[in-house]
Amino acid sequence: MQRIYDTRAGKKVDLVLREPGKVGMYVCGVTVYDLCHVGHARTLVAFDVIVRHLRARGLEVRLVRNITDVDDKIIRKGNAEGRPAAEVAECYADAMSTDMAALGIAAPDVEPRATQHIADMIEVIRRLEARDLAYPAEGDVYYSVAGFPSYGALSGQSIDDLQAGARIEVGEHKKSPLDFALWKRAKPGEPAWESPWGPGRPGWHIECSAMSHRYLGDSFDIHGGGSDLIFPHHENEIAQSEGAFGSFAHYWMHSGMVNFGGEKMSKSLGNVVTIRRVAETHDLEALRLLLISVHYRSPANFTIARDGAGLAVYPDLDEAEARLDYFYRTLERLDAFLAPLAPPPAAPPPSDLATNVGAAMDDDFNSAAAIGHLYDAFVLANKLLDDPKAMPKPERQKALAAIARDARAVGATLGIMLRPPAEFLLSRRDRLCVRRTIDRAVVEARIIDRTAARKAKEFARADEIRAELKASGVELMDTPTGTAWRVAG
RNA sequence: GGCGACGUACCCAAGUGGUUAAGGGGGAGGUCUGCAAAACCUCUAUUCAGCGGUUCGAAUCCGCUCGUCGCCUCCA
Repeated sequence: MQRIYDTRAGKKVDLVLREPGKVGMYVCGVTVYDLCHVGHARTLVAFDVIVRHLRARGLEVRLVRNITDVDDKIIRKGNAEGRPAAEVAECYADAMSTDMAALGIAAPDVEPRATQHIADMIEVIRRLEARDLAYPAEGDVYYSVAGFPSYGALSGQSIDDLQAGARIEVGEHKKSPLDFALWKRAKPGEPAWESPWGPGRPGWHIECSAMSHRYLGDSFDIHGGGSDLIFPHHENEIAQSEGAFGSFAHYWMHSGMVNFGGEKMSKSLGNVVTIRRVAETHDLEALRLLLISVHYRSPANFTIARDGAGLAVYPDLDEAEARLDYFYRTLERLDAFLAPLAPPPAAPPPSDLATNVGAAMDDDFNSAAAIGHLYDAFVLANKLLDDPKAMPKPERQKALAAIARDARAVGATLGIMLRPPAEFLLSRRDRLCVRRTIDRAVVEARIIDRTAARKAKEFARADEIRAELKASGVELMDTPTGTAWRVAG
């Protein structure tokens, strides 16, 4: 049984689907007014892993993830850059798709854009109006929170609590401070659409109610997003959707924020690291590993330090990449061992790895625990690989084959270890060479010199070369098949 | 001020009522090696912010104190 933490219930509950075997899921995507940062990556990776696990369990998941392509910040950016808001949105939507693909995030089944569903939003607002949950005011349309008594249930606040701190901004025409805009009247220089209330554009929250309804129906199983969306965004979605259609999401899942220097990483705080910035110096798979090494609901750290030259460096990412290196090296060893052997007559039974990771992921998608189990399996694999006499030959082969198979299955669920090991390993080495200004040809030449010295038993000279390369960051590994080298992580 | 989390070793981080408190990093020894690296082995929290309480039994439940963070305004 799959357990999931439901924000509204405030605890882990059994996932009971509306239709057995099928999951309808809506995840709030991004507002495309700038490049995506590590915080976006966190949320989207978290839900990617959740979807991957549900699918691995045989469930048919329909994932809808929206793109908000009309909003104040997009408009402001367009004005600042002297180009239409739609062009700004298009540009960053493309960038987002590229970055998500680079992070190995599976594309959603449906990726609706707000501006393509204006008619659906108008329809939802009309329904709300018909039920006295919406009222027009000077070309705007507001949601009347007073008509929705359970407002605040998701975030655990009462209408009274909320009322205390709420305010009406200048230029708004709300009847009550908690009311929020469903439709905003057109202002000069802003994109606008025709509506029964005159030209204007949608409020932020209405698009998710309209698009989730269009693609998932009156109700669906899971609604997800970053925890910063709980209030007011998701609270407002509930008010809109339940108000208009009577029902909505059955389970609410929220991923934790990424902290940097003890503060949330966000565009408004100006402390963002974009995904592209990370990709300049690291393998994005390392970012993925770093993000899933923490439970999805907990805050994740992303440490930024300065090197001697004052350039930003990311120690947590370095470590994650080194760990990924270990995973891939172990896989490479497993492959090398298993490749020449005839496959076992019968498929080996699931390893402890498969069992333990399955249990961890069934328990509210505990990817951090799953990674712990991955280490256990890889330590065992290396031990068996190192010691041919560890167990009888057929058993040893079976155990290693099971780990290799199950590790890749775990990788498929977590979205890591999906490449041929050599591809990762060599690309990482090349990247580290660039970072440390190491010339591969020089290294290769010195290795040839050293091999000659070793053949001649001139060990002092051989050690001199080893030390010289070591000083530049290159580590030599003498193996039965020759000398390999790596760059110290 | 309101609401909600969190505080586990030098660092990161699982565990949320019951065998020896996962795992990783770092550190200290060791096996292997001409020397190394890698890999592997051993050690590194009688204890889970503090203080009370419930219980046969708590890191896990309750209360208080201290500390940190998030939301309450755009936010993944």
